[in-house]
Amino acid sequence: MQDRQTTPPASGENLLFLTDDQLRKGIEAMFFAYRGFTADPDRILESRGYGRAHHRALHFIHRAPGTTVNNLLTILGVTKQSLNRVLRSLIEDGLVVSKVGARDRRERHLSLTEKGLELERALSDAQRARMRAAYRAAGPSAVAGFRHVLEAMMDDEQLTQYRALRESAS
Amino acid sequence: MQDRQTTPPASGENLLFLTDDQLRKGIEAMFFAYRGFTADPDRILESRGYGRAHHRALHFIHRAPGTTVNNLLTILGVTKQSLNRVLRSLIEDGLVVSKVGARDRRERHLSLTEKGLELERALSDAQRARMRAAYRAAGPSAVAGFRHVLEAMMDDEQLTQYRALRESAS
DNA sequence: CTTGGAAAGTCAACAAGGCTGACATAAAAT
DNA sequence: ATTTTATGTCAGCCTTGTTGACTTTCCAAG
Repeated sequence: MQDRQTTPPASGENLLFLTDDQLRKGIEAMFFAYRGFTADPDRILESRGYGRAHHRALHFIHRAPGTTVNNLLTILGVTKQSLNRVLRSLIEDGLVVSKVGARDRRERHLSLTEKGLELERALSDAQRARMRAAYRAAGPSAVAGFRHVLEAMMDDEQLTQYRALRESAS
Repeated sequence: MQDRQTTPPASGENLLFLTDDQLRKGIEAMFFAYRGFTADPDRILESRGYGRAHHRALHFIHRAPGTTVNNLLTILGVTKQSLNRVLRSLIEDGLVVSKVGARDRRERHLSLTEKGLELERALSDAQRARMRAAYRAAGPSAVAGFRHVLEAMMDDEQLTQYRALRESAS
């Protein structure tokens, strides 16, 4: 785990992108970029008295309408108590509906109301606008590289979840 | 802000990477990748009773030894009270030293002790290892694209800070 | 020289949103 | 009939954000 500054030209070719300095720049880029990534939705959420946790719930309910609580739990990687607190407020405020399952009546199937769709749309529009601007500025091949590195950065478990979502995409 | 599914071939060339679906995939990739990005340090931190806030402080103090509290505040984008709590515990535990400024005695200049360097090293080794694996898997041109998109995703302010850090690099 | 900000930092108290543990209920599975 | 599963709830803790009030220090205008 320690080839720190002992990483000269390495082999004969271009491995300069693996120097500690390059890696550190990547780490810091992730840190600052993630702030930008969440900045716009955060502003909208704050104005309505919600937080990032609500955004995440809305996003994934929107992505998979009718999903169960357990499903959401797995994707979000939080405890049910934590998720429940968020869901309760969204349901009380009429953004999310919870329907008892038809086949298995222990399950609750979650979906967005008109009002929930509205907020989800506002949030994702803002986030997509920022992403679109970044993509446009960087160009298609940069975008492919971006996605490639991000996928390689995920845990196996996360990658599986990410891929599962991709399949169910529109 | 609304060219949602009304985004056909657009102009004559490849703008498919700007479809809402592609953008959504990018958004979800950021979400899952960030989890992977922080997973390894988080484990180390938890075992020592610290959190992400401590990691961020250690990282940037390491990057700019002798920096002031105010400097750190600007970079981290939190309130001084929030940072202070974290700094206090790091100082009490002997990972960070705070020296009254020579020129301006209102300022505190922060630096890492041997013990602080040790933890910072453990954290950044873990994070770099993950980043190195991702970079290696994706290859140099993907890495360039990755960095390009991340920079385009930052706010101007964040980009300025990020660039300032790059200049002061080794 | 003094006095009145302004700047840097500290302390106290609150909120959001993670967490664990214990427990309740209903439904499904065995 | 019993056990397991899915969900929800209460209580309480921790981290890390917030605001407000306060001290110490510096500097500049009178």
